[in-house]
Amino acid sequence: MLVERMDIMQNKRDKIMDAALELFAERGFNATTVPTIALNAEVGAGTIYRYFEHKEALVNAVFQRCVESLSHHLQENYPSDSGIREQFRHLFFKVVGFARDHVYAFSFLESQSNAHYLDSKSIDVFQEMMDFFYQFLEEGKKVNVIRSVPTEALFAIVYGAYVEIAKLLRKKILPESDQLMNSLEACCWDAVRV
Amino acid sequence: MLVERMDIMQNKRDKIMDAALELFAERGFNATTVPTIALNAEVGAGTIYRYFEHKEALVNAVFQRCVESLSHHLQENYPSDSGIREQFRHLFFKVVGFARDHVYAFSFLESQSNAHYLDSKSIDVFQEMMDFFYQFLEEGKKVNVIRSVPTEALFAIVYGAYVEIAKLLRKKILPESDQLMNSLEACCWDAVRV
Amino acid sequence: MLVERMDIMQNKRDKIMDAALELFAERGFNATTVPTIALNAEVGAGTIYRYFEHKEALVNAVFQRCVESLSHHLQENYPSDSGIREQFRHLFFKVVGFARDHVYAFSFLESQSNAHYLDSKSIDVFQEMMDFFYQFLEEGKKVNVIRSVPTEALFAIVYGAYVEIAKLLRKKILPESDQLMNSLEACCWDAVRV
Amino acid sequence: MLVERMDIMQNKRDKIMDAALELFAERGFNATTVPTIALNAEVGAGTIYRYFEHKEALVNAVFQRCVESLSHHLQENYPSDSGIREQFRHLFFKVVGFARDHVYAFSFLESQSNAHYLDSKSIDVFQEMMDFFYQFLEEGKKVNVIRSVPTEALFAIVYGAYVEIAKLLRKKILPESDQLMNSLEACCWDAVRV
DNA sequence: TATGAATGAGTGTTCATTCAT
DNA sequence: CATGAATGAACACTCATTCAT
Repeated sequence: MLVERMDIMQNKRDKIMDAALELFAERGFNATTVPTIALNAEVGAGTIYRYFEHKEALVNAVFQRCVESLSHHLQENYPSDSGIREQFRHLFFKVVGFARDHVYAFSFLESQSNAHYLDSKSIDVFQEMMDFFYQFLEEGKKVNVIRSVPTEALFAIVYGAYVEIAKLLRKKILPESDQLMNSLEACCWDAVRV
Repeated sequence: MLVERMDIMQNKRDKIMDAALELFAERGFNATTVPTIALNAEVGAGTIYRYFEHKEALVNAVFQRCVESLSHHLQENYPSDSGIREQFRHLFFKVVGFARDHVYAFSFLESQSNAHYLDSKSIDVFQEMMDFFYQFLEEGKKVNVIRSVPTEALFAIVYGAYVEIAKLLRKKILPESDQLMNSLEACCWDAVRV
Repeated sequence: MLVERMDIMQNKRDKIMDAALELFAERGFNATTVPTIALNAEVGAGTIYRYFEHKEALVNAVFQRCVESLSHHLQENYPSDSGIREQFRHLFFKVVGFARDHVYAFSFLESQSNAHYLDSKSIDVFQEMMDFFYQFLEEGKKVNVIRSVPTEALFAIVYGAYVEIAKLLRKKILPESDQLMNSLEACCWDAVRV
Repeated sequence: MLVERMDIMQNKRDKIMDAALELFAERGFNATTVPTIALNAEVGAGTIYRYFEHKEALVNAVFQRCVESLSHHLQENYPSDSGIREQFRHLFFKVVGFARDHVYAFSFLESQSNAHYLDSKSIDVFQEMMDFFYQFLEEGKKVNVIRSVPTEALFAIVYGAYVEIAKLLRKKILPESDQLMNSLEACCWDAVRV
């Protein structure tokens, strides 16, 4: 009974976060009104405030959920024992796959990750995810497989490329064919390999 | 006299757009109020509405001016007679130089180019700029110097990289040293060359 | 069993009224939320509505209980057989004692007795308490011990004085020493005696 | 022209404060909504925020204006050269006259002077007015005309009496006849004189 | 033409009240 | 009978836009 109640509440919390994510991704934080979120979540406006202290708390919760989701995705089946090349391929396809399967989440992440309303928790969580990439790139440099350029710059190049590729896939400007994806992965790899 | 009047008006229009650009770049469209723009432009709030139908018209005018400015910048001293490799280098350094010299303009472009309030004219103007890149990439593919991947994808990869690199330079996370810039340019080139 | 149930209910009703009184006295009617009352009364928010039709009904019930409590206090050990002077002294010390022993009740009474949300029952009950004073004052006038001034005016003077004195005692600006209390009682008496 | 504009603005500011005073006096701070004030002031809701930072700033401005008005009233034609008895009479009639002529102001003062939203300026201004009374009472004690009781207590007694008398006059329960006023003044005086 | 005071629709948020459990 | 999650009307406050000067 208690468990049931908690399930229902978790459910409602999720519905609010899902509705908020979709709207934030499509229109941005400021252009999304709380009543609109409530409407999309099929919930009273006041209900949102039972689950989140304010709109900012909500956007941070949504952001953190997105980052953590992407983070777990990246680490799932991560080929720790393979070489750098194989790991790079893994990361590329995981990012692209995430962007395909979680359209709103990725689109939200890509547009909001510099927003001024992100709290320190959000920034930490995002940094943690980046650290995963950074470590990978540094490891690659150490074994002389990835070129000796500041890690931030290497990350910027591949992350920027990922983001723009994801946009094209989302807009169906590019088909998600295996062949094309392999080519794009090769492009990105060639940008950083020695 | 008429000419003088038009000069004064042009002047005021420019002051408004300059003030708006700075504020939009720093705080975003929604967080920038019209009275604040008026204050920074040293005009009355009502005056803005003599030059722009509404706030959206203003942001679109600002956006288009930024894109056109970047566009002209790219074409300035364009080495039409050199090879693809040299042209690529030119574009890279023009983008990076523009981002350095027009901090607000680039930062505004990079954050607003997906915004909901952009009208078709803005999207067209942006597309035109992209077309310049597209033509270049297609030319490169024709002469077998750039790899045979859909142009949109190639552009996405280098444009995404440029944007992220520019961010790092603006935030002074990376120094703008010749050596580093050359390395980064090489990275981008390696991503697209055959 | 029925009796037990009624006891439990009376208990809950009292707990709600006690919690409400404390909060109303400290923060006022409008600044006190029903959920807060529920929390302090250790009942569910909905439970309050089983005992009181709405918040206004609750505040009126609390008000009436306070007035009745003060009323009974005044009449307790009332020296019916003594003279006017002695009776006046009794009333003064009863009011001051009540203010000391029932801080919340008095403080609530003193701040809410003009409030808009008091219903006719509350006003009647308050009037009844005043009538007790009025009768006393009229008796005093009849025997030529209290000066011949409209009763309402005499009551206004001493009641106003009581209220302000009680405030000072509550705020510990004045000590509740016997000597001082006797002086103050004398002041009040001198205001109305012939 | 500029002067005219300032007059108009002062006018509007006054209209807002007048409307607010009336509503605050009748229903209290919390029960008075900003839209209602705007309606009564015949002004748009947003206009209020051109003149006052928030509702609290407005209530403080209103409070301070009331206190200063009463303060000036008390000191007007103050018989500095007469004796304590005459000065007491002056103060009594000034307070009663003020309460008659500025019904809302006095009624607002009497109900709000302990409110938690008063800022330090308001409290200072109120204290200053009280100091005027305090000095008078202390002077009276020094010359052995007013009884030797803590000044706060003496003030409490006469102030409480004034407040309640003013209420009765406002509600027309008492007529404001010269004879009655003289009697009431005598009551108050008898409460504090030696 | 230029202004900025005025506006009121719209925002985020609160809370008295209801009702399914 | 008791609950507290859910609600939505109402609040304080903001700001794009208008219009008298």
